[in-house]
Amino acid sequence: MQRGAQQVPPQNVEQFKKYLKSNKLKLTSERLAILEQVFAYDDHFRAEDLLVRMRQNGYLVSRATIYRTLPLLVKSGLLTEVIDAQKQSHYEHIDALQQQHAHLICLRCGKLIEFKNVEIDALQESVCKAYGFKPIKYRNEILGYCFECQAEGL
Amino acid sequence: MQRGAQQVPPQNVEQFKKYLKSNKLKLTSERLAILEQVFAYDDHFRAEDLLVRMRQNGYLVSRATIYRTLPLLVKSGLLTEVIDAQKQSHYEHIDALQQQHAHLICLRCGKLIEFKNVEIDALQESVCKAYGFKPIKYRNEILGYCFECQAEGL
DNA sequence: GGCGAATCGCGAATTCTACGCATTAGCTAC
DNA sequence: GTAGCTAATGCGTAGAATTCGCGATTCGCC
Repeated sequence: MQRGAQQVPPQNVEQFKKYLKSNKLKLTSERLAILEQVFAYDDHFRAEDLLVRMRQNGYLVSRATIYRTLPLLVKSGLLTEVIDAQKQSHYEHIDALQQQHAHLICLRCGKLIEFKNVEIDALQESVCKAYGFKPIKYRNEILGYCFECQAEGL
Repeated sequence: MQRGAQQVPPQNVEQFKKYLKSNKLKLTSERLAILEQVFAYDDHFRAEDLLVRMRQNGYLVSRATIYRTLPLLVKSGLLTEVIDAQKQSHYEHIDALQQQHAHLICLRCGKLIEFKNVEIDALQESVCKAYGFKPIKYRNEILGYCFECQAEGL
């Protein structure tokens, strides 16, 4: 939470370093700061949220750098991207929930309901295997109307 | 293809009319024209593609109207929206492929590979039921690297 | 046929994200 | 340790896709 507090599991830091090195990218203080703050979130956040939060916590990282770094974290496998009904990107770090999970997204109130179904995960993996496709990110979102919003009529 | 050629199955037109009526929306000539042209596509298209195509075919429908109408077609269940790696919306009408289907999207070359897996569909439906969630659109996209792009190294 | 609400078209506004460039900072090899 | 090459940063701007506001028009119910 506070600046300097170490929240990021060491193996995740290592994973990021490894990713950077294998892509000839540099490990900068900004990237480390972003990594740290990203792992301070327990749930979803947007790029803009992160910018505000970092500024509040005393980090001076530019918007451009945040937008440049988040995709790196996604590609390194530490962060996951969810796109909502308004097509906005939300992110969450991999330890926020064990692994892949999917979302029910209400088209009316915008609520995100998380769910996990190992059978679906397994089937998706087998599909990838069948096509020789190397999966990086599963985007499993079901758009519709949540129970409460159905009750209020569409 | 040509203006006036009837390509839209009658039941789909009915479904759209029904949707409009039940939402107190009006059936305008622009909406019908868009419906017709949407069903003239055999595969994916973007809003801008549709605009160009409609103008070429002699329809004068504004960009705003297209952007306002496509979501109606999605909500009425006639159109499906797929979001690609660049977060652009692609659409396809429901008869283009039997029903829901998912996509493998290559992060490198952008290729879309369609697949269908009835077991996944069934599991997703059961999840919705468990949450009392009324699904409108299943967004099942797996982002990663296709076989060819893996061969060329990331 | 008439009235009120919903739509249309236009162009401007928004919003999120990417870019260009000059400056600064990692990293590697000596 | 330090020189030097390369990549990254920050700032402001650019851009692309999509939405909005408003006056004029059309649809649909009575």
